[in-house]
Amino acid sequence: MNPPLFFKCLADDTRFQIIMLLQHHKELCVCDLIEHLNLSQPKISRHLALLRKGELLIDQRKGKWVYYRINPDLPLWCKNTLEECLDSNKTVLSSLLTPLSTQACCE
Amino acid sequence: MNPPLFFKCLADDTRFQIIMLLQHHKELCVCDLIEHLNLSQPKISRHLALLRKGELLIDQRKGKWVYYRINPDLPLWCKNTLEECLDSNKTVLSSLLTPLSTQACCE
DNA sequence: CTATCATATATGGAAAATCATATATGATGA
DNA sequence: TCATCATATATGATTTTCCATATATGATAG
Repeated sequence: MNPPLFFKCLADDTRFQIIMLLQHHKELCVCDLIEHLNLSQPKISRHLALLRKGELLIDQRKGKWVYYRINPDLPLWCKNTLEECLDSNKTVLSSLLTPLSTQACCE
Repeated sequence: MNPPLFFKCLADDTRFQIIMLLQHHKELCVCDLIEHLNLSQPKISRHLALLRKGELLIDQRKGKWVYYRINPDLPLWCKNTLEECLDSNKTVLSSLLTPLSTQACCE
């Protein structure tokens, strides 16, 4: 994993929020992300493609929905960076959780 | 410290190399960086300005030379991220050290 | 002391490259 | 068919880079 490339994936608000959400929820489908972040589907899809290409995320289709997770094969230093960052910036995450933590957009 | 902004500072090869060098050497002047990285002076100066603006670096003039250091007041999670990253990517650093580890460009 | 020069560094402006977003379209599964 | 998700294209915004020039300091000459 090339460090500047890894950091570039985290250097955008939308992508950083996606990562924080997936760090907390372990797994979310695209429509979950759309609702949590309140952004357009193509916009999120583009950022997901970038994170996939950077190998920060992996995707898995389950029927109609595509689920994303943090790549479990990330180098340890990357995982540690994400965890350290999440622990120290919980306010970012909590502002994303409030709107619809109770309901899912799909089941 | 806003995480995406912090990561953006590290999301460029030149800036990442500058940070790795300063993480290792503690303090370097601009001409040291020019020689280590073998890049033009205005290019390095521009990236240094960006890192200063992002508060990753602080500068200190000593006579004719300007010395840069990692900002000692960075939040802990930022310092830890830098350290973790340096420890796990020593090959990046060592490729920058070989050319002129013995001589300084200024005294 | 003052003028001049050399060196180190920063910055303005412009061109080139990269990135983010929106719109439209395509593909896949139910 | 409809719903979900991805991708292609166009466009505007931002970033990076280079060149030229400006500023700051130190040294030297007069």
